[in-house]
Amino acid sequence: MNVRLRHDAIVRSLRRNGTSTIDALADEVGASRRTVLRDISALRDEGYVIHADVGRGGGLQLDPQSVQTNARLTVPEVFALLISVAAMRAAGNLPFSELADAGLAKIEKALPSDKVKDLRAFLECLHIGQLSPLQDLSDMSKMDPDLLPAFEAAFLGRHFIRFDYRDAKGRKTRREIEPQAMLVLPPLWYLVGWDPMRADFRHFRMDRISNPEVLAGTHFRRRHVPFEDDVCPYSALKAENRTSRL
Amino acid sequence: MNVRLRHDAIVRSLRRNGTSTIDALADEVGASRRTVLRDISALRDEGYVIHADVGRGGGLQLDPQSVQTNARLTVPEVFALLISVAAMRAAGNLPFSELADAGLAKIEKALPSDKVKDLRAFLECLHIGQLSPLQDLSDMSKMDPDLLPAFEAAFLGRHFIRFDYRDAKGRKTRREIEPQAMLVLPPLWYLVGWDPMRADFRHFRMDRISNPEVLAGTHFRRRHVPFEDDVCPYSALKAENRTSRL
DNA sequence: CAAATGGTGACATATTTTGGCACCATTTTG
DNA sequence: CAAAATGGTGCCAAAATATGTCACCATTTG
Repeated sequence: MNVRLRHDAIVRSLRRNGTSTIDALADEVGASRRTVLRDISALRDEGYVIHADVGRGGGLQLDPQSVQTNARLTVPEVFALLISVAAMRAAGNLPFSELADAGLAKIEKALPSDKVKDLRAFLECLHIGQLSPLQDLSDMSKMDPDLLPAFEAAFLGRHFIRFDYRDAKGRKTRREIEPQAMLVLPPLWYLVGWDPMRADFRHFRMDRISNPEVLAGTHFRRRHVPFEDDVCPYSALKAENRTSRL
Repeated sequence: MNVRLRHDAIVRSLRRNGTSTIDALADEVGASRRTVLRDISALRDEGYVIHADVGRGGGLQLDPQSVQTNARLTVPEVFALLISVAAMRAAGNLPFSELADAGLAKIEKALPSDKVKDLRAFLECLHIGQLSPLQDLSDMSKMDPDLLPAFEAAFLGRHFIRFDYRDAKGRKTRREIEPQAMLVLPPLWYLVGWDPMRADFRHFRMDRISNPEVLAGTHFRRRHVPFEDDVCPYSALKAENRTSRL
């Protein structure tokens, strides 16, 4: 592994894990203890503030405020990102592809045009996928941008989440639920949660939610596999269903 | 002189003088002609557009617009990119994963630390995996790679989709359903569909589906808003639900 | 004290970078 | 046209740098 890559890997690992030991890092980046120590030294020279506690329970800790750089991506890195997304899209259309597309569009815009052309040719050659904007599968445009992170944070921390909800008739209510799942009914996204007030499950269209707020002081128990095969929680939909076969 | 410093010096020189020859640059940075040529090549790989005119009065010229790859991404966009790359890396180590990693490292480095925390939570919640040594992908890895594209195609074309399904008891059945939704209950993904044979909604764990097949000759009517606010299709879950408030 | 941890120095070995050289292709100038 | 100026490539040995191993030190925790 490259020196540069290893440095990045170490910084990321420290950012991610909060604290780590030299031996753990050495193992993680596939280098020797000595090399990691040299890397740490180099990073410190570059301005990273890395605290070190010695002894049992000790370890290295990166001062999060110490470095503020702008992400200046090189063209090959951008290509790699693009290819990644294209590959993912080819492998299966995860609901994030549209967002990723938006990000990629920005990157593409910033690239010199001849490079973009190269990239397209390259992708076509690899049969990984087209760059053209994906057919609209999920309407996230009207969604509160804070909602997904809030939902994920709430889900992970098992905290309640509170938000304003505007229902189909325009009535506004303030809800407080346990986030349980995310339902994608293209093009709509739903947040599914248990409402302790109503002692019932509720679902909410994500584009009708506003001002999400994670209630950090609260806590609920997560169910790991909420339901099993052939349970059918969708009976409410039966009445509406109409099928036709050609 | 360091490689990086030399690269910087070359770029600065080209910026300052507008145009320069290889020999002049070699003299300026104190390296050989060959080394400067290699540096130029490296800079081009990084995205610098350096025009070269040959012959008398020729020389190197830096395209001033080529350097700014200032793609300013929103945090959700960055998230989407990261997820894409994580998914790709999990799907199989394409040769680009290392480069993509480097790009991600920069993005991660540039994010405020609290956002990085959000990101980690987000990824963990989606169970796509960790950013660095990617861990298990649980159900995604066992998912038939053809499934999601098939689902999307079937959904968009309103075609029926047929597949083999292995239920919790290991029984195998061939199903034929209208694809209706995708349910994400971390870490499991479900495909939700109307089963006309059973005249009921069914959901299927995506990792238990195999040999998906879109029935192009068939057609069903799509419901645009399959269910509305305050309908609760999750009654089956009620019995299992336990909440506690701290 | 023993174990866990960060840290340093020395030295042999890998790996990468560099310089030098021979050539090639293109363009301008005389 | 011929010569000169310029960018560009391949090859190889030498130089520079990075890495691993090992021995050892200092501190902290239990």
